[in-house]
Amino acid sequence: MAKEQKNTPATEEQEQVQVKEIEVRRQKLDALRERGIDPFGAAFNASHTTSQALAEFDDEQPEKTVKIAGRIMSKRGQGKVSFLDLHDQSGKLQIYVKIDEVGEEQFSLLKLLDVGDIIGVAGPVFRTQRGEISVRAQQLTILSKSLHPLPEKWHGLKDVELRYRQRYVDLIVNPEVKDTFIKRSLIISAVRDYLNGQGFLEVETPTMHNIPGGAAARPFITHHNALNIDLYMRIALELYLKRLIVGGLEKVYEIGRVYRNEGLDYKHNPEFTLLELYQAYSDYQGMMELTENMVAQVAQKVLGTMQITYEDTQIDLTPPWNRMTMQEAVLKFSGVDFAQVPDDAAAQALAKEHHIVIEPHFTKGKILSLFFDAYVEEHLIQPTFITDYPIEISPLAKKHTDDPNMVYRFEAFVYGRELANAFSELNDPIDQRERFMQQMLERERGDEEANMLDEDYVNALEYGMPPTGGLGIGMDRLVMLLTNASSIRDVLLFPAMRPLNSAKEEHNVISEAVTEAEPAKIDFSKVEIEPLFKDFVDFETFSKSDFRAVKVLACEAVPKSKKLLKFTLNDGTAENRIILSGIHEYYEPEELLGKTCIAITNLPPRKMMGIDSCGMLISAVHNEEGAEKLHLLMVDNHIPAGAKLY
RNA sequence: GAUCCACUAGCUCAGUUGGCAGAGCACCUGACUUUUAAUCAGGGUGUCCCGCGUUCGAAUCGCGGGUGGAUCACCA
Repeated sequence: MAKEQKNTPATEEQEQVQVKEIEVRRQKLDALRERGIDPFGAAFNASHTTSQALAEFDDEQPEKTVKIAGRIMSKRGQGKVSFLDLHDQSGKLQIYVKIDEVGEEQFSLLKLLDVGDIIGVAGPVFRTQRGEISVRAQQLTILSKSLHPLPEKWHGLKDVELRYRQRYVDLIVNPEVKDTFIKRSLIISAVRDYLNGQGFLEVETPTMHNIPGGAAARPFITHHNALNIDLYMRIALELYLKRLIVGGLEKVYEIGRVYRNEGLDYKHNPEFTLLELYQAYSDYQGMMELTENMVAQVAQKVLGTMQITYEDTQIDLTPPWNRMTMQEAVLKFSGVDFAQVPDDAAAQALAKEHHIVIEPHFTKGKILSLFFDAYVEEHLIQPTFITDYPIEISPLAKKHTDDPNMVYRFEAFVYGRELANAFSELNDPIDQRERFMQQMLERERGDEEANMLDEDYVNALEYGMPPTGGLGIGMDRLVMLLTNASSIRDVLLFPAMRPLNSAKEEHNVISEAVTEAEPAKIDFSKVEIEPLFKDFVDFETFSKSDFRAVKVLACEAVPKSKKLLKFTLNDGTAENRIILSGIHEYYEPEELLGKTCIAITNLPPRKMMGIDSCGMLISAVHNEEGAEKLHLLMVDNHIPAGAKLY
């Protein structure tokens, strides 16, 4: 206030109100409307793109009339003449507006135009005195008024957060961003072309899975209302694509989005684009050849060379790429020879010696992979295949015939980062089931990323899957490499961002709303319960019943029975427990998969439909308007299998 | 999760030892009939990320918080 008063003598004209730029633009918008011009005009039939108009220009035969449309990116007024730079997707073209040519009425429109506005221009193409090919405007059409000022023309938009949050602005003002995304599109097309040329069939498989499988990652969970079941957003494409191999589609691929509930950093986004392909009768060797050939050819096609520069480092993608086993690589870069390590204990001792953090149950193979991460990965700058992975970290890969602790798998590394992952697919259903069971144990041990048992997938394998090579490539990583992008966010048009405006508050509002709404939906007014028992049971008798938390590993309807469900349960012991329960009229088997329930485990086996049922699952029963209602007791998933109830 | 850094005009950024909030571009007023980051004359448009504190006085110092970035850890 004081400041304004001080300045009063300087600002003599009281009417000259200082307004923000956005208000100025709104005023111009109103001014256009007052003239009867729609500031957000209709379709405009351009005859040329800017680059076409430039390409067709001929100094021998100038003055060919064109109609072009685009965004004004620069405006240079010079009295009764004005120059505009008009940008469209193909490039830019200068517009020359002269009062004699367009008339006073049109020329005065220029005052209402700003950098950022979208216009159409009609007029002949010519060359200015300074030699620039331009359109001499005869007609200006306002197609859309821009209400926001654009970032500064010389420095552009630097604020990375704004660039990602408002990619549209980034694309308008930073031309190299557009180039990157055009290149991304070309790369993905080139991959498709290559694979189609090799006889692969592109397919689409579900993105919402009942059981998320094919990778070690935490999934996102969503919900289907009509079925009243939770579904998982897929973390990989693998298991569905291999079902297709079983079905006889011998070369398939999918380029699709997968979702992993993990942190965000320069190489991770919660959703990303994954290429997976499977080729029957091939193996990981075949996949290696395919990988190096495909990547090299894509680079050649999109960049015109196999010699690329990433972060100032020259990388040669020309096949064949280096090949090393994981053991050889660890020996080379750390000096530790795992061929000489006899057992898990020796490996653990080595890990401690080299300050590698491990847990007591870590095996030799797992520790080898930790050595690899610690000593080798960063050195693999030029394209390198690392082969022969430990079985512990590869539950879907085929075992080495001469070393049951190894699998036929490789990962390709470029610039110290994983680019591709492939293996000879495990097609032995018995082995696969055992591996899933091992993964289930890991899950129970708290590894939320371990695979879940996919019964139908094993069932598919039981029909017979040919020996198969499978390959996965993170397309975002590939695009990063080929566009020299240092962050995955630079190759994703709209990378995941935390919402603005205090996420916490919104979260609170939602959770309050939920807690308020939920109880209101449940109506207990019609509930009738069984009278409480009068007879006492002594504590000794009670404590003889062994109540345990159990996890539903598998659940299926018993054939020929309307009521019975057969549960395969993890009760914390190594052996699975089978319990049959007559609750099919209340639950479909798939809704119970993975749930944690309560069972009595020390009842004598009882035959039902010829199957031994070992114990009872506990349900809560009541009556409502004469009908019996039942709820299977389901408890918090944090409760481990086998936990005893007291 | 830990550490470090950043946050000032629409954009890019200065801001000294705690002492009236600054520049360039953009924008506004005016001049200019072939400009090229047009030029010339004039105009500063602000929640200095937010809150609390110290102080006569805070963009600046302290504490707490937010957002982003980097590094590390976790995860694979």
